[in-house]
Amino acid sequence: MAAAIEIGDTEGLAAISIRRIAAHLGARAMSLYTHIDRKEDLLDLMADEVISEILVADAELPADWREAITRITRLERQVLLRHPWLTEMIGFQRFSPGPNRLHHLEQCLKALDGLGLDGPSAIRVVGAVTHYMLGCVIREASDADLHRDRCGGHDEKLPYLLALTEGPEFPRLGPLLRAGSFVKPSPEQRFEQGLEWLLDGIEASVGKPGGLGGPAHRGRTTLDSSQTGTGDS
Amino acid sequence: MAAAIEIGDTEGLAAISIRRIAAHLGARAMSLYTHIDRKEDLLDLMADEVISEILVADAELPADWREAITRITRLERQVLLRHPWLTEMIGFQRFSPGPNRLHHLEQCLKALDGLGLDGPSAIRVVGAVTHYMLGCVIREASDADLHRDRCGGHDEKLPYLLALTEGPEFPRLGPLLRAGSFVKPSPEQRFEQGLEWLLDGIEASVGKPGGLGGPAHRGRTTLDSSQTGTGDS
DNA sequence: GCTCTCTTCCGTACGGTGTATCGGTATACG
DNA sequence: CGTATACCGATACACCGTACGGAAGAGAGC
Repeated sequence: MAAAIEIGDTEGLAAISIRRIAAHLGARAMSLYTHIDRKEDLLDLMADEVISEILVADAELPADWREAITRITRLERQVLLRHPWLTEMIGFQRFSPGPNRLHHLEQCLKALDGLGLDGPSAIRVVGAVTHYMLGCVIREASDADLHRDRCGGHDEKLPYLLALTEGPEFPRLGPLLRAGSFVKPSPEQRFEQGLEWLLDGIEASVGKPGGLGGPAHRGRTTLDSSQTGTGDS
Repeated sequence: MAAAIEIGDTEGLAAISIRRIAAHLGARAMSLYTHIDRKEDLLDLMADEVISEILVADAELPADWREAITRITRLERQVLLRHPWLTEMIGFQRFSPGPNRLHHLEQCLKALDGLGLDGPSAIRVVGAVTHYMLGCVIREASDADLHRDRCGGHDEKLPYLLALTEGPEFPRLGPLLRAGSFVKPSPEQRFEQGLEWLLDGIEASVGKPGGLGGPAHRGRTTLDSSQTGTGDS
């Protein structure tokens, strides 16, 4: 597992192959199959192992819910950035919840204790924050790749984009790209600001009549799902 | 491209292979390489083709910024749910911005015209909303897989989770899981509610002193990146 | 010591992948 | 007519996950 995590950290998810791990261990490929059934199991174990890095010592968890959830989410982001293969795994294939992931979820709920929400509402809050964080990290990883492509060797992408957005069809995007301030805000800034927006909205919703609050929350909280058309499978 | 998109829609990203596409077309594998250089190029073309489905007719774009961005984001989510392989692609590998993706971005900026933001601020708003949507869709796809695993054939996951969360270490998560209300809220509800929170936060930030507003925005908008520790690579 | 069983290791092989190379054919043009 | 160009296709290579079956060693019972 350690060998596989090391390979993943340095060379990406695609480089994690049975033969590669075995070589790293001085063994042959098939030897690994005496310890695991399928490669998928190994990936699940790796994921849960790394997720343990997200766990905050309970003593260090701030009492204020906003600080607490911010700290956890920041840590989550950093761990995913440190192990990009985990990010790829989450988007690429389902990953089963292991013990550490459950502990992490429990800790998120604990962080929200101060809000006084009922269980399902707290789950929704955690979900929204996690979804935002996940999207951020995925985009950051993509941008890092794109940036690396541009800096290392051929920087064909930027002129291509500039040429594409030259016409009058891009009255907003074109000047922005040309001003060079497009990718300027650091990923941290974007992440932190969006997180603040989201938490602002959540905070405003708590205690608001018709918003999130006690065990009985209705009104805006319960949406008519017929709005969106597609039922979930 | 149409053949590849069809295969991806019905059998997932992993099933999109050169030989598979060629068979679908009644040709041999290597024949495809007279039209494309690498498989990656084909995937990029497929992605941009599908992204065109996200574009809203300009006449139908609501004047109110909130309605407009909500409509676009909802459509984005539905398209990603309709073509799960695109979601996988975004998380799994970088995908280069094609013309349609640029048009989409331009349209997002247009939707925010009513807010009166300067360019970089608008980009940040679009980014935050997109990140949230992306995280939602990815989690939805994972959950759909997990759900399908449980409903079709062996439902081993749920008892496993219940057993794991039985101890006193899970005072919040355990009862929630046992109450059966864990996955109850529909994906639409979760998506819509989180989006409202985020837009609430953004709306509150606009015009607030020190928040988002005119061309000159400072204060909370510009965060000290030293808070987060890790520099971006 | 001998045998029996069990765990671990590993060589081989199968069917899959992307694609480099090269040879063949059909069409268009001077 | 010759030739250039575009397309098709067969083969081959290196890689992947893994099914199968055999070899080597450890421990137990006699």
